[in-house]
Formats: sequence, C-alpha cells, structure tokens
Amino acid sequence: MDIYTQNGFRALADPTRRDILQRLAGGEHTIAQLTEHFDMTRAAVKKHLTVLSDGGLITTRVSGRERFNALDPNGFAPMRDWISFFDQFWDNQLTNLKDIIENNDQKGPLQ
Amino acid sequence: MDIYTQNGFRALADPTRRDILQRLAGGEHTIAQLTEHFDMTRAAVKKHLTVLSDGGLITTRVSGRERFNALDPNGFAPMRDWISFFDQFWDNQLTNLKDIIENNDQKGPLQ
DNA sequence: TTGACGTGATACCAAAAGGTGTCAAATCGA
DNA sequence: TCGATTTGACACCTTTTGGTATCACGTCAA
Repeated sequence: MDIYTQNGFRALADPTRRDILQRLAGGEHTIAQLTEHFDMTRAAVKKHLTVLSDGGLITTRVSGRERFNALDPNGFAPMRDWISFFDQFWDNQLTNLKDIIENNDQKGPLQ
Repeated sequence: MDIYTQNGFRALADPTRRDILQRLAGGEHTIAQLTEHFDMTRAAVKKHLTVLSDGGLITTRVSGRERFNALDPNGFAPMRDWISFFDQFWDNQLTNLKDIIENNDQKGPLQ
C-alpha cells in the first residue's frame, strides 16, 4: 500500500530513532554529534538515519565533508493521518457515554 | 521510558497488524474470522494479536470457546500524543512562511 | 459420552533488524 | 602536500521477528 506509511511507522518503532527525532527537533545535527549521545558506534547511528530518511522524516544538507541532518515535519503526516482515522471511534465512545448519562439509555456500550 | 509508546509503535510497524486494526474498526472478530482474510495460519494471526494487545490497542471478550477481539481506541493516545509534539515545527514552518510572504522577511527558513 | 470446534502454547525455521569493525573516499587545515 | 577529520559502504555477527507445524485443553452439540 502506502510505502511512506509503512516506512514511517517502521522508523518510529525503534526508541533510538525516536530519540534522534526529538534531538533533531532542537536543531540539525551531524552524525558525529548525534553519536555522542548514544552508546553505539557511528555506523549504527548512520543506519538509523537511513531508516529515518526512508520514512521521509529527516532531510540532509551537505556542507563540505559534513552532513547536517534535520527534521522534516511534513514526514509525520502519513502516520498522523492513519492514526486519526481511529479518532472517530474514540469520539463515538464519548458520545455514547454522554447519551447514556443524559438519556439514561441502558442499551449503551457499557452494558 | 514509556512502554506503551514503545509497544504501540512496534505494533503499528507491521502492515498485517495495521490491517487487523482497520478490520476491527468494523466490529469485533474472532481469530478464525480474521484469519480468513490473510494468507497465513491462525497461529501467525494469534501472534499479531498478542503484539496488538501488548500495545494496548485491542481488548478481548471471552464467550464460551470463542474470543472476540475488539479495537481499543484509547490505546492510540500515546502514539498520537508523541507525534503531535512535532506539530509545532510544522506550524512554525507555516507561520514563518506566512511572515516571509506578509513582511518580506528575508531571514526566514527558506534562505 | 464423544467427536468436532475454537483456541493457547510451544518448538522450530528463515529472514530481517540492530549492532560492530574496517576500509576507502572526500574535505579541511597547516 | 600530507595528516587529521568526517563520512559512506561493506562484511560479518547476534538477536528479534514473522511464519509454520503440532499438540493439548476447554467448550459445544448430538
């Protein structure tokens, strides 16, 4: 189906990658700068950045021998949209609960 | 950190599990009913349901020898909240763009 | 009571994921 | 120029994941 939804959710499934995204929220970082904060090698961080890039969640700006990785906020849209589809069930639950309280409807979902 | 966020995102990372959630949005299903729609064994579907349960995304109602699996819309909250943190960067981008257009601010992010 | 049915649980397997170590290439500074 | 720096790309290893096959257990119906 939608490869961006798939790659995006896959990218968010790892705690290291979510940590990286939150650090990038504070500004762009090189791989070396990110690696300082993790107990793993630069090669491992590089792999995580590749997964994040595949998910469209980060962009890269090259300057000389450095590569600055930055957040791509637009990239979260597919996942946010996918999840928001289920908001209607949350809302309906609240509506049903409200009906039960107001109308004393004993056939609500709590029965 | 938050084990519900971790398990939730892990649950959403698999396309079969996302498919299951969308089917459960149409009403509760037993494992046998869900298995009809997938090209895999009942045991495999059961494993996916266990992962979804660990993520707090589904609940189970037992009736006789049947187990009805249903959506738990509340379970999506941790992931929705985590993602919504990044909305501010999306909004700021739009705001900055708006400022650039309205005020001709040449020091915006597009420079 | 006795099969058939629906399920949980486990052992097992192949592939994917997360990690390390290492090497080569491009760039910077003295 | 030449060494240090920053990075990409592999080969390789271990653990996790997604799947199957199989067995045991409780439940339903004749």
